[in-house]
Amino acid sequence: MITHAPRPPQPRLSVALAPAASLKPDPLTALRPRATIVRARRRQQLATATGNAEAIYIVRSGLLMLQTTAPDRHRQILELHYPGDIIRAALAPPLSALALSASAPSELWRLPASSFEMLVGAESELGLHLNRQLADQHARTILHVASIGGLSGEERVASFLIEVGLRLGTRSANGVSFEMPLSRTDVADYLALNADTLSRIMSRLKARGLVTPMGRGCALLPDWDGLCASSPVADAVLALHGTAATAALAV
Amino acid sequence: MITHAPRPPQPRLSVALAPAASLKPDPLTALRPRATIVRARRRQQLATATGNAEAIYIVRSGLLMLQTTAPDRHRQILELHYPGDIIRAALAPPLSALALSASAPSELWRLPASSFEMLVGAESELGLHLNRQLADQHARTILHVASIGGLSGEERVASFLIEVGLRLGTRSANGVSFEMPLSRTDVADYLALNADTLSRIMSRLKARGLVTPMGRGCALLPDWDGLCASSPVADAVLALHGTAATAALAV
DNA sequence: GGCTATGGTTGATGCAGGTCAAACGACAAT
DNA sequence: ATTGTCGTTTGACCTGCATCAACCATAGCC
Repeated sequence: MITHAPRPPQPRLSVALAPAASLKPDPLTALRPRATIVRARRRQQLATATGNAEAIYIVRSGLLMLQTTAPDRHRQILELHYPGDIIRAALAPPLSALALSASAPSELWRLPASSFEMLVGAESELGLHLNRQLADQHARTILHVASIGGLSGEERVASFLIEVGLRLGTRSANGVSFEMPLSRTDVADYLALNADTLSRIMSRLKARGLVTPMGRGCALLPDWDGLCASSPVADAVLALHGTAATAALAV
Repeated sequence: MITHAPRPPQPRLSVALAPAASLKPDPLTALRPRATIVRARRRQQLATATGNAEAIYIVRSGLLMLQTTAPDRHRQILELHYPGDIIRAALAPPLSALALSASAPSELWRLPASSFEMLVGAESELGLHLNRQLADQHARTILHVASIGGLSGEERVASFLIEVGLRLGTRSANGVSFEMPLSRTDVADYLALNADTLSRIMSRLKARGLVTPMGRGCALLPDWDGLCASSPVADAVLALHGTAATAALAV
């Protein structure tokens, strides 16, 4: 039986949203001098390798999607990358038609794998941080496996709303509100659902009072606890996308 | 568009099965003095944390499964761990009812996270190797997402058979034969299928001449190319579970 | 204003795969 | 041999989601 000793407990009721400022200095600043800043606009695609040299990206702001579109089947979004995440080709399977694209205006740091590995080797502090970061990303991906493989459509959507609420939401008087950077189609492709089905599920959630659309890509989650109750993996989402995760990026 | 420059090309036709011996010395031997050898028999469960100290396992032989069994839903196998793999709680989401268990007699090295991180920091060679290893494991997990989320049942099973053939198979005159360490139920839980459905799919594959049961947990894959043609992700499976992966563990 | 493109909603229908049940085979313990 | 348990197979049935289609809303553009 696996127990998770090191992870701090996450009380479900206190929604820990993205903190405005963090106490610790950002361990990633050591990478800054070697990195090129890359700005991506919505829908822009990025290359993770130019010629022979593998590039490594660090997400500073925005949201990125790793997606596949094999011929004759629908697009799939395999991973979402939030600020603090590390992106490199070696972390993805060698699928044809794999692409990295921005779903919101984003800023990234790009550096060649060689200098990345050099810096990581030199600064043990940085190395530790990156190991933790990668472990976190891996845990998120496994959680995604658990969701897609084991949850119903409605449960998947609920889990996703919790994730987005934690990552991008702001707490207000009547709930958690956020701006949705993904289109309905994107969300459907991420959750391995049909866009039509997603629309139906959203209507059902709306009817149950768990989401309230606030026009043009915005939404409100009026009943956080109800939402958590609708997702069997709410605790894990909370732990992986709550404060601990967002504090990883100390701007 | 992501391109995978560093990964060596994998010609589909030449089935690269687990090599008997490897040329390079095993970079993991540096961990050996600090590690406790753990032997697990079939179905035995392992703990990844004892008290407060997180434990790290390195698989030396056998096969391990990371699984969840939430109440009132079926068990799910989230990851399979082959020799060379690194297992630690931080790499898994904090789901309740997460468990690590052996599906075949296995040998592992266990060491506390602290000494692991110390050794990794000290030996840059080892650090590089472990980064590559973790990247590989992450890529495999993403491939699993792509399979479960995007493939039909039959395609998933075909992909799995390719994976197992590469990992555990031996080439013989009439195909690739292997001993299956997972029960039908395990395979079903790994592929997010029902055991009943899996049985039907296997019958279909049998009828198509892609698998031949050889009694009691053994099987033969008489038509490797046909199998690869039945899986849209065959190339990626080949790249991630072919020689490159198995050579990671140089015994 | 009308025209078109894009994205979201809704309804009708079909199918892959889940569920339930029964039967069977392999093995272990008695 | 006998009983029990567990895993697998097979059949009949059910359902959640995909599919196809039509329709609607918004945005941009001339």
